[in-house]
Parts: sequence; C-alpha cells; structure tokens
Amino acid sequence: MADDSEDDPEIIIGGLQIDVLEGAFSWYIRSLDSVVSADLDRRMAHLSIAQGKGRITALLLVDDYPGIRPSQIADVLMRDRPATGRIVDRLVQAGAVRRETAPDDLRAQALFITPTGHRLADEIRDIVRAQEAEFFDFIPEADRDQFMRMLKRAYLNMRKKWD
Amino acid sequence: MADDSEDDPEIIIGGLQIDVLEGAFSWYIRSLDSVVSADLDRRMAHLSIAQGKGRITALLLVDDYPGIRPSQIADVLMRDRPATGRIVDRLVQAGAVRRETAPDDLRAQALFITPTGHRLADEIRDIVRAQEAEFFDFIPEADRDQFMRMLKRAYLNMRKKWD
DNA sequence: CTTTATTGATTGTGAATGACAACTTTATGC
DNA sequence: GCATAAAGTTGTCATTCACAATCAATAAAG
Repeated sequence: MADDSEDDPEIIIGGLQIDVLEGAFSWYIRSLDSVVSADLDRRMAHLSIAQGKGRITALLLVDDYPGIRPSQIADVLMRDRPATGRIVDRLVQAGAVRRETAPDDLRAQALFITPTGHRLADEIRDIVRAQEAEFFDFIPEADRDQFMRMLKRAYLNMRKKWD
Repeated sequence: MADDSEDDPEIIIGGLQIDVLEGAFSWYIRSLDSVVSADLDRRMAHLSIAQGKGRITALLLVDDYPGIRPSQIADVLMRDRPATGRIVDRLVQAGAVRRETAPDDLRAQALFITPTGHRLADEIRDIVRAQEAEFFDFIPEADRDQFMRMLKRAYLNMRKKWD
C-alpha cells in the first residue's frame, strides 16, 4: 500500500463539493470512464477502426478465436445482436475481418481475421498496453495489483448479477 | 480485506479470454460504467430529468449552490459549455431550475433551484444512495472503504492530469 | 476613451452510440 | 410436419457529445 492510503479527503472540484455523489462509486466510475475512453480514442484515432470500445474488443476476439460467432462477441460486449452486427460490419469494411457461414449452423457466421486485421490487432495491443502504462501512471505501483483485483472482482460479480 | 482477496483468477467470459484487455484497467472501468449507468438510468426513468449523468449532477449543484453559473457546472462535469447549456435547458424545461442574469456579470447566468427542483434533488439523493447500497452489494463490506479510497485517488490524479 | 482580446453563453451541425421492434432464415423439439 | 426458438439483418429513433461560429459583455492595452 502507498503511504497515504489512509487519508480520505473530501473531494472538491473547482471549489465545489458534489453532494451525495462524493461518496458514490458510480460517480467515480463514470468520471474515470469518460476520460479513459477519450484518451483511448485519441490514441487510436489514426487506425481504421478507431472510436468505440466495441470494435477493439471484437477484433481481438476474432484474432484469438478463429471462427468465433457474432453472438459470442455480443455476450462479451454485453451488447445486443444488432449493435454487434454493426461492429462486425465495420471490421469487414475495414478489411480486418472476413465473414463465412458457420459449417455446423447455417444461420450463424464464422468470423476470421485477415492479415490486415492481424496487424491491426497487434497495434491495438500495443496501444492498450501503452495506455495502461502511461495514462494510469497516477496509480502508485504499490496499489496497482490491489486496485486491479478489486476491479476484477467487481466486474465478475456485476456480470453474475447481469446474466 | 475480504478473505479471498489474494486470488487472481483469469477472467473468462462465456468461455473466452479477452486478450490484453484482461489486464487493462480501462476494460473494467468501461464495462462497469456501462452497467452502472444503465442501472441508474432505470432507477431514474420515472423522473422528469431522467437519462444522463450530467443532469443529476447539475441539479444537485444548483440545489447546493444557489446562484451557481453554468460554467462552474461545466468544470465539474468536464464538459464544454454547449453541452452544459443544453443540460441546463432541460432542467429549466422541467421546471427544476430558474435562470437569472448574474448581477455582477451580465454575460453570466445565476441558476436557482425551484421548489420542484428541490424535491427532485431529494429524490435523486435517495436514488443514488439506494443504488450504492443495492447495486454495489457485490463489493464486500470490508473492501468498500478501500475501493472508494482508490477510486477517489484515481479520480483526483486524473483530474490533475486533465486540467 | 477607444480598440482589442477574452470570457460566458447560445445555436447549428454532424458523427456516433445504443436500444428496440420487425423480419428472414435455419435449427430444434414434440 | 409444425410450432418454437435462435442467429443475423434492417430500420428507426432518441441521446449524446464535440466542434465551429456567433453574440454580448467584460477586461486590458494603448
């Protein structure tokens, strides 16, 4: 733990207190998300599939799981099928992913990465790692593991509740 | 700390690993945000100013700081002035907030809560507290303080970086 | 004073998101 | 075979958010 972990100062922004939100998980999670997402978008702005958390996750999944189906991606993203379908559309348009019909189920699609998509996936991994190192440098080294464990547990429990 | 705090299981969703995102703060923050926001929206769906994190924050601020200016709210929300102006528009339309011209600066506005807005603010406080208690019940009691401290520190450092 | 720059706020516009309903095609269960 | 469920697509709609341009008022500079 970092040395100053025990102090719990009132959060004040531009001289203002934020009422009940000061003690609300939701406030901090939402605020962090908006800045983190904006930062990630900036870092990926030069890529053909920039903008939007769904696309990068989908691309990595296709790269890791040849033949994966859109509905599986939808499950990971917690999105509905239309939203996921449009994400796949973009990946196909960008030449990163190829659609085939799943051999065992003619309703379903099997998605495959292209050479372009594979290169893109590698770039994305680098960008994500860079963001973790650079953007989150404000999290003291000593706190990282613990913060990550808590986030993971929160995430897992939230998903359990969700499904 | 809760007793199982030391295990660090690989995150697997629907049988799939999530590549580099498995170790990325950004993934968990984004995922948590989308579910928390959806949950909060549901809880507020019956209110006249439902939907959107900006409105509830703005209303609470006006309730707490009579005469506050839109630009101050924009600073807290980390939004630009047009976005904030439209949030105030909605609050005024809903009869929750009243605009006046700031006496000391004729360009600026001074915002004041109405009786309706004050009641609404109280309802919102209850909803936020209820969500903290009910939605985040998956965070073990023993972890709450620490998780909150870490979120606050992350938030403060992020804002420092932002400004 | 008068000119210039800055600040507070509004309007317009465009891109993107995400959710929901309706529909087509294929599988599955009885 | 027939009804039901599942996979994907299309259409639509409401929101959101950011950027540019504009207007009015203040502050600063000469």
